[in-house]
Amino acid sequence: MARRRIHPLTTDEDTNRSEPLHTPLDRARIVGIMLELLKAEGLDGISMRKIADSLGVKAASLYYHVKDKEQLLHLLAEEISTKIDFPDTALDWKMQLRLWSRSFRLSLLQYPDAVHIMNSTHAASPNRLAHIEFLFRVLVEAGFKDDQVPWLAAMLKNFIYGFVDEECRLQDRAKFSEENQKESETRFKEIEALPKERYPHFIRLAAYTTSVNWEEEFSFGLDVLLAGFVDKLARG
Amino acid sequence: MARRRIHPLTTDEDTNRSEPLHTPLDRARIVGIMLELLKAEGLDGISMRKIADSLGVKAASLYYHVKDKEQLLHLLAEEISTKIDFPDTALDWKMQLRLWSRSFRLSLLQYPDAVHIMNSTHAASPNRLAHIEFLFRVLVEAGFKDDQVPWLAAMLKNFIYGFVDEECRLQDRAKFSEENQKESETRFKEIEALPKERYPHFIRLAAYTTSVNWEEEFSFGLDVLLAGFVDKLARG
DNA sequence: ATAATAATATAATACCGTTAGATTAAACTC
DNA sequence: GAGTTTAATCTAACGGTATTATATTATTAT
Repeated sequence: MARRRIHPLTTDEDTNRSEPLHTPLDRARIVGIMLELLKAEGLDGISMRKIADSLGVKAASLYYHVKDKEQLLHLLAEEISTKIDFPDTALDWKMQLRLWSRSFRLSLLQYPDAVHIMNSTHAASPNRLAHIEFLFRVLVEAGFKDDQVPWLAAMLKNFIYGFVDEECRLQDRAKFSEENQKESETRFKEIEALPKERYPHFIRLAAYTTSVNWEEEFSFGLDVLLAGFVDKLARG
Repeated sequence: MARRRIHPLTTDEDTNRSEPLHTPLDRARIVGIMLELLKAEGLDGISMRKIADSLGVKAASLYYHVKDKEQLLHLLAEEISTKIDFPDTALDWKMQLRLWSRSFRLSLLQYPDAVHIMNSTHAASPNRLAHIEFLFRVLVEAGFKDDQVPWLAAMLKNFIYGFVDEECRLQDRAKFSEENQKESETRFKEIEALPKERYPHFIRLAAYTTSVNWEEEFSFGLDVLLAGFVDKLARG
């Protein structure tokens, strides 16, 4: 035991002072690293071991600060949700929903697999609740009935999740195809090889899902959904 | 080596005949067991080891019949999709979409985590393509433009996935609350403990998400979405 | 200096998907 | 029928996952 063990976070300069020899971990630092790992490697990059490694620490140490990985993902989802902007409350309800949806989508696009993280965690944290509260308030003030509001809000949320999920998937595929041209050709031939008499519409329309203006399509989908909302508002 | 090794699927009665001593595995049998495991234990019940165990076989043997787990999930998703009914083509396009959506939802509800399995696998298999083809055809014949059809179909699919996902989650929670009353009370107190001045609408409307008529809400959501479709059809 | 507490490390458990290589069962050939 | 070939499964291992109990170190308080 002659060798003096230096704490991973202890720098040599600190060693002889009365200040703390290291800054202990806390949830904020852990979540910060998770966010970096998520951006760099996606959901697979977030394992307890990899998080700990990036913090210069062993995996088990994380359990001193947090109950389990689920709680960590919960905190991560809350952190991601802080990137979403609240629109100006003076605007028309449709405009507020449009701007909110746009900001939501852009936030989700910042981090790979953010959709899955949000969708697989319970939204019971301050900022996420604030966004639900925002949605509910806007819909109530727009004139929807109380028993309709939660379901309309869920529909909007699900539209965004579904859209961004598809957007990420197709963009990933596109990136992969650039690097690996074999894949691209294979996929093309696969569609070519489909029996034309069996899937005529699919083959004809497959082209529209290859090169996409995502902003435009998002706006289109939002229009459709909001038109449905307006119809419900009018017809009760 | 004196001990005669009996093949796992060999029954003693078969031993002295010229027929095959066992029926080898095939993909259909594997997928069949996966479906049973899925129903009984959900997605966590489907591991290569558990599948193999249920077949009286070791995990590595599965790789003789299939490339990897992803392919197995692909086959499982295709199998689940065969439970979805195609509506009568003579019906009104809205009615066809309604009936298809209803059958889709009911099929997904048959198996825990079916939504995740369908949503995480590529729909490039015969029956799943047939359902996409159905959607595209109905929408084209309803009068939508070619470049709109794939996105409208995606919206409908995403609505169903989102709805059923939420339905399963809340039903699981309800089941769990029945068994374990502590949880139920805890959750109630959590909502009670929220600052009323911060989330007034959420607290007031939370009641509408506790006891739900799911059929009714599904129908409501579908109405909203189809109203949006109709609006797009009219306005271009 | 000593005792108490906070924070991290070690080591192990019980899983997971996957692979290489050995082994057995079934079919085929002479 | 004996020998060979092919089909199907097994054994054993690798490297990965989350998590826990326990030991150890580091810091603070007395």
